[in-house]
Amino acid sequence: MDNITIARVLDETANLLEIDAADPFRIRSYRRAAEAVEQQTTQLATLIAEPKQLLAIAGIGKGMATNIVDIVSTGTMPLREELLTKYRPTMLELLRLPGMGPKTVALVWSALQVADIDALEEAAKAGHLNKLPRMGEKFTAKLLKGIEDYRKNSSRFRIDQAREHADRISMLIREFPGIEEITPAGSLRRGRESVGDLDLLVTGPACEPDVVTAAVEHVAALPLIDKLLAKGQNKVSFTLRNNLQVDVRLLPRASYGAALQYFTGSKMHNVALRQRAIKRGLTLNEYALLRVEDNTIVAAATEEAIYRALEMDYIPPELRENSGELEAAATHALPELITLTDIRGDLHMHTIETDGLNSIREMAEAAFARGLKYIAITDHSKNLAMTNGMDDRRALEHARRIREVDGEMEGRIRVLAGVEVDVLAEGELDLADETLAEMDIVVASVHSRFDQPVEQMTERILRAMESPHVRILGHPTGRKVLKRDPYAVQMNTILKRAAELGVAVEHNANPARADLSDLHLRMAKQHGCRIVVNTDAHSIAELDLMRFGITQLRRAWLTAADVLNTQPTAEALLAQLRPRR
DNA sequence: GCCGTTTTCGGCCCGACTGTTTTCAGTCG
Repeated sequence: MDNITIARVLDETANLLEIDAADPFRIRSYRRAAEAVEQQTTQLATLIAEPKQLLAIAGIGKGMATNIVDIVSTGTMPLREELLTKYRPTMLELLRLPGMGPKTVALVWSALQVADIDALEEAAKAGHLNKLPRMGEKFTAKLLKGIEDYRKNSSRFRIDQAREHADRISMLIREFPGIEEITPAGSLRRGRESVGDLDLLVTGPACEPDVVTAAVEHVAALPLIDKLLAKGQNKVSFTLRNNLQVDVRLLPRASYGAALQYFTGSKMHNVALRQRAIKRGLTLNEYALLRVEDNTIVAAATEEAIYRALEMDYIPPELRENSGELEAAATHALPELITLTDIRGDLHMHTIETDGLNSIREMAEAAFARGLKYIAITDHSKNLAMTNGMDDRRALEHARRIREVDGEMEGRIRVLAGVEVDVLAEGELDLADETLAEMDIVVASVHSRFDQPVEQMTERILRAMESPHVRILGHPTGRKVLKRDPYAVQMNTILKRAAELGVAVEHNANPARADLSDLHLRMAKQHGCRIVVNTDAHSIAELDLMRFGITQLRRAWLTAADVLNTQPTAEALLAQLRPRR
């Protein structure tokens, strides 16, 4: 059983406890434990023989350790089973509907025996809900709408798509005079791979309290709004036609830092931060950090000032998950996180030779314009017929042309010859050893991966890495961000072997193909893997996706020293890779 | 249920918005 599953059982139990109106602090313990379990890089299932090790995890105490052991060995835990005799498992789904919290779910259950969405919809349409306290016409209408939306689309959005929407909306808001700054907050600012909704913080003279109404009206009238959800003093919430929810907050300059801190989250980070404030006789809210005794403002305009006043170094948004960053910031132990400008090369990209849109020369010029010192052209091999993959003869000819272009670039940028070789069903590669021996960079990638059980897929990857020509393991998991990760349990095995063999593990910077999560990246670092971040660009424009890759590296606490393609030159990089034989 | 630079008991983050509230509970982030 993987950690995600354990975490889900704990979180479900928390939800059931909430419906049961249990002690809120006990509920929080279960939530905190679920989060902690999800962030572990070791599989807890392997630790149940040694429950003492579980106690080392912050947020896991004696009781929770017992729960985890129970979950791993039986798939559930006594408390959860007990609660499920009182309530129905389908009630957990009701919590996902807007306006339906634990109290309301408990109420419709006790009053109407409603336990699932279909029954709730029926009750709402029949007018039964209106007889219950605090549930009038408006509530029912909103609920029915919510049910409809939930059935239509309850998914999250990929970071690059969310970023695009954020940019578009920001442009429209900026047209209003007196708007100076717009910053996306929330999980987009923290660089999560997917975001549930968009938080935009806006400031400038037009956002001062006495005049903000006009700016609020401007936002509430944006042409791209599909449904206006709420409009308050300084807040507007709406959805776009694709169902993405957007919350815009207009805030005075003086408290912008406090607001940015507050709305960036994460929730757990903020809770821990406020506890720290209280210990120092301070209180933190979205307007300011205040001294409790006389309500004087200690810091408010910038995030830096707030963290400083709490005796901490500034914490980059990507680290704000309450997973050790507060302690590190307090002891000046935060790592110097990698930045986009640290990246000197990109070792995986395609051209018109196979399924790319640009020529070798165009890719080289574009990479040069982006400040890169070296790239590798790695077109597909023959097994990927749909991409017009190259056979041995073409691959060698292509390598020759790549070296020609390398010469034409006259040292402005190094262009390395490579290939993205396909890993076949038994783990063998689809090009000859003699061909691969001619390449500077061989990226071995498993495509078509879901026709085998995970264990066999892992074997296949391990076999492929044994080839002495393979220098980079390309998109190792093939995981789709918005779907589940089938390799959760296998990744440690793969990464460990890669580290032993000196094969670099690729993090694919393209969010559409991103396959290593920040958790995987942390695992890779722990195992001592060589890590590279590549765009796998199929066009010039896709070279810009590197910034999303960097964000994930930062979330994994990686520094420039942890990543190979920060090496200043192609030669320095090649010397760090597994030697060619 | 967890936890300790006010420690092994007694705390545990903060505020806005909504609906139907004649003073506030519930939800949300």
